[in-house]
Amino acid sequence: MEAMRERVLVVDDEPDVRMLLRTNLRAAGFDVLEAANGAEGLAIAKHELPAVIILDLMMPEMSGVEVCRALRKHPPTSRIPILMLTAKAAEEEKVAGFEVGADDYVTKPFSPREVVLRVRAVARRKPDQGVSKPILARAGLITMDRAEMTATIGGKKLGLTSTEFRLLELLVRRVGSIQSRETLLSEVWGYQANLDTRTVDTHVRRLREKLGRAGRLVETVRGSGYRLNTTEG
Amino acid sequence: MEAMRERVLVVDDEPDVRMLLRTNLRAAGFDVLEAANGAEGLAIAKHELPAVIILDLMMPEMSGVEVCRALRKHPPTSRIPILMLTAKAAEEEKVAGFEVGADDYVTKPFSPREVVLRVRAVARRKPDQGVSKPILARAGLITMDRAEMTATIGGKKLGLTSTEFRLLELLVRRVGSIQSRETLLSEVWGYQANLDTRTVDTHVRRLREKLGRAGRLVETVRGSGYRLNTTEG
DNA sequence: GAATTCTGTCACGAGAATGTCACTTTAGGA
DNA sequence: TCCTAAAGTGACATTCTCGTGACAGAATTC
Repeated sequence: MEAMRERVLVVDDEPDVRMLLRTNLRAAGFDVLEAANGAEGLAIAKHELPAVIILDLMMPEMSGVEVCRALRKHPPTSRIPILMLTAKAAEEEKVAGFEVGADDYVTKPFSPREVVLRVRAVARRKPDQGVSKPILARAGLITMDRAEMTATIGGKKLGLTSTEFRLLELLVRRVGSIQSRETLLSEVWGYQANLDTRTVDTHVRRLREKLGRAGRLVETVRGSGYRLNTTEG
Repeated sequence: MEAMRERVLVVDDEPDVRMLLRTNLRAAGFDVLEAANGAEGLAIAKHELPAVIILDLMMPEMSGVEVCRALRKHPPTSRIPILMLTAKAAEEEKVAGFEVGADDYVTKPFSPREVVLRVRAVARRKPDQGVSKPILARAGLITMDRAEMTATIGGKKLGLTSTEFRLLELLVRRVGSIQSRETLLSEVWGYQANLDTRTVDTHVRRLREKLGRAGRLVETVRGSGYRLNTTEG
């Protein structure tokens, strides 16, 4: 029968832009949701959990950056890929957008074909960090489930706090490679968290405690950072 | 197996519009009920519990928004999918409609084919939130019956208010996964309900009270939201 | 209309999560 | 072996978060 179509949410205050995107995205096989302002977009995003969100940076009242930040803040919407539309290719805007977590950029005026291509590219990335379907990542005996925010080891639930969960999640997702304290700070705590790097140490310690014997899997790489190993020793 | 024809209620004060929809919906295999004004529509809806309601936004005396609000308010009719007909594509109207819980929109003048497609789409969504056939969902010992708006635990009826029922219903339907306060607000209270997120806490508290010992099943996930567990502890 | 129930908000307090610091221990080069 | 910088550890202050009871307005019921 019919393949399930991926849903794309377009948030832009200009009807013309919405129409242009709507027709092109539909032609490309997407289901299109629309919102005319930031607040509405946010509400629909939370409610519908689209596969991709196209977000205009410049909107009255609630800017794209604000919407983006709000989306990134909480779980169900925090991993939805976001494509930003910017009026001008101002480098500042780009930076501002990336800082709050946009995944890609298109500057107005854009060619519809280009947008469709980028949406596809960004949507394809999804399997890595799926939203609707809970993702199970594994590192040795550790399993993570973002939807439930539970981590298990050997089938046993760990009572992690949200920070600990995000920390372990990042380490799991990048098993085997060293993560510097700076990287961990910016990825786990957020872009503008101005924290002491030693804070990471404390959380690693608490995490190790809760991991019990498996705490040894979190290896300290002197002078560089931390790394999660699959095998002990 | 003979498929039962689904009934669609058309509420519109213009006879022409009713006729147009009637013929097209019948041709598409639906049984059509009709009402010429809001009050009559409301009465028929309650009595007949159609699968879908098509509602004209602009009607003398009782507007579509009022009818919608009234329908949404109480159980047997509260989950019937509603398709709104709007005279103009005014953004304000759209928002007003979504706020009271319409499921989809068609702007006049419309193509009958489009309306039929949307009715099908909206009706198809039903299994998720069945109306005519009572759905029994279970989480541990809890059973929910939407048609009667009763929840039982261990065979014992709970005297839940409608808000409490919808809250529990959502948690039951998504057992095990965390629901943020924002999600709960938008799904239980409706689209743009502009409420304090702490309101959720209060209702969770009241729900837990009525659940008695099973109240423990409603777990608080600090910093994230609430989650219904199947097993205690 | 009066009484009752339902709802949303608030303020308070307990407890949890978090970030920082001072102190101790360890790794690894000289 | 010794020395120093880096990392581990425990304690603490602060900030958040959530549970709770009270209350006022709205909606329902009688």
